[in-house]
Amino acid sequence: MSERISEAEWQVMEVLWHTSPLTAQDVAARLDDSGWSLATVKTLLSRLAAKGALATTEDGRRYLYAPAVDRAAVAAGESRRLVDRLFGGRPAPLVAHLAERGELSAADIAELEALIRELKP
Amino acid sequence: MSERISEAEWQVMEVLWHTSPLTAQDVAARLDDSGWSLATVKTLLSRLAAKGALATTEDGRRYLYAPAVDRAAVAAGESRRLVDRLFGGRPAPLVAHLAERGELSAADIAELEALIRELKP
DNA sequence: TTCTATCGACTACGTATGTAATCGTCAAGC
DNA sequence: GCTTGACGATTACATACGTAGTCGATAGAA
Repeated sequence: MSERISEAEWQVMEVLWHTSPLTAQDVAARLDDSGWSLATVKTLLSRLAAKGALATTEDGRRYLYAPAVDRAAVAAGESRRLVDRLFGGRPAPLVAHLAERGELSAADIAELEALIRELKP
Repeated sequence: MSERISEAEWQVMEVLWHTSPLTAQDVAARLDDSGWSLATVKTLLSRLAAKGALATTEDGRRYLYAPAVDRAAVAAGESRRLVDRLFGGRPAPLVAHLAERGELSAADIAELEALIRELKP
């Protein structure tokens, strides 16, 4: 476990976190807009399986792929890494940065506010 | 511009964002705990200069290195990428993840709260 | 003036990543 | 039965990254 998932691989994982299990064909079909060839998608699936991020079950002559890692856990780990690296572990500066660049919608702010209210007591 | 800065390179940039300009020796000295050889630090400095993240001025036979990119800008870009990739651009889930894993101190929460208060119209 | 320590430049090399082609095998259709 | 199309496995190859050694030039010490 705990192997990193690259950016291209992440897109493949997204498909399978959304719907699984799927065949390589199906995954590729759902990545239509990515511009990747089927071969590329297969390579990414293999690598993800090799690093334990995907589980495979045989279905006749092919595999069905399904996530073997929890999206939330991976996302949390990656978030943690970034916040540590960029902001010394403090998340507020990250939010401040996004805010400064007008990247936060009113809905985002409301969502954060609600979250903070929950966290406070 | 806009070349990515890798994780090892980031550590070098941190030194120079903190104090600059510095010679390669000085940078290496300040990265003492990294375990890198001087040669490694020099390689990282060269790569950073090549990708335009560092500016060099000649000082006799050696260079003085100084950041050529703004830390806040780079951090904002990286944050943006991560939040887009992991959370569809919404920062609240990121904060929620950190919170769930008990990664937020009371001070962090207070800081976020103050920030949100400011952001609200 | 000669030696030496140091500088940046160049080279090295293993692993990761993005992107894909090819190959051997087998199931299904004819 | 034979062919063909689809599988996963293997191989390919350029770029990036982490980590470092070597080399030619030169400034300074002796």
